[in-house]
Amino acid sequence: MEIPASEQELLNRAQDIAGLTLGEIALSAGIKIPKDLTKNKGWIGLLLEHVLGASAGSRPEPDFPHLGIELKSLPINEQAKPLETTFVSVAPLTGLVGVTWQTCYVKKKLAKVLWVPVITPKEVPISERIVGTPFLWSPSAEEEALLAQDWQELTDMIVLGEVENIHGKHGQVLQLRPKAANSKAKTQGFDRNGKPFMTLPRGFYLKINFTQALLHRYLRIN
DNA sequence: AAATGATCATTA
DNA sequence: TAATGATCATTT
Repeated sequence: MEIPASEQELLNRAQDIAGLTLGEIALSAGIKIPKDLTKNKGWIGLLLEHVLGASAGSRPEPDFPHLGIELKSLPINEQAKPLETTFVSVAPLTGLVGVTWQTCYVKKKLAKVLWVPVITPKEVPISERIVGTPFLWSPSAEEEALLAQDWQELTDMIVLGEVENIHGKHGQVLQLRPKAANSKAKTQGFDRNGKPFMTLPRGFYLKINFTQALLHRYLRIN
């Protein structure tokens, strides 16, 4: 699919696939549907990238760099409740001197997001799952304040060498959790004494209450 | 039932 | 190894 030339074109495309099943979308894209997502956890996200014309790849950029827009699929149930947290970015564990909320990756990533809800209950086969109404979001002042607060708390702990004491309960709307191939993966961090050590890579995730509030605000539901 | 920690595929 | 795309599956 061609890269969308404008924000409006991207939105139009996303609206065009709303209401379609993943089976219909995959068929017209010529993409094979996996039986389950166990070994294809990112499949829905990649399918949406493909049909919306995102530039594929693993570069640390928005999916639509020229538009400054990040694409996120959002698994929801029939009641429009998000079923999973939303990965935002890998958490840097080093090089944090001088980084502030204003300059951090999380803020950049979340500056403008095209959310595409997908109704994804476990009991419904992948091919029959339906794409919901997409919406383009930028954080409100309130949302940004919450994100900034959590980001600061988590980053402070990282800087103080407390990474390994951080768990999913920290943060009201943003959490820090493992983001790795497995529990043996390692990346460099700093301990309490400021000495380098190897630890599990982590990522920032949006908690379900936060994405649920976005759905409410934009789609006026529940 | 919800939430946390663990894990899977691919690319570079 | 680290970035992208996330969901799985065990624990609470």
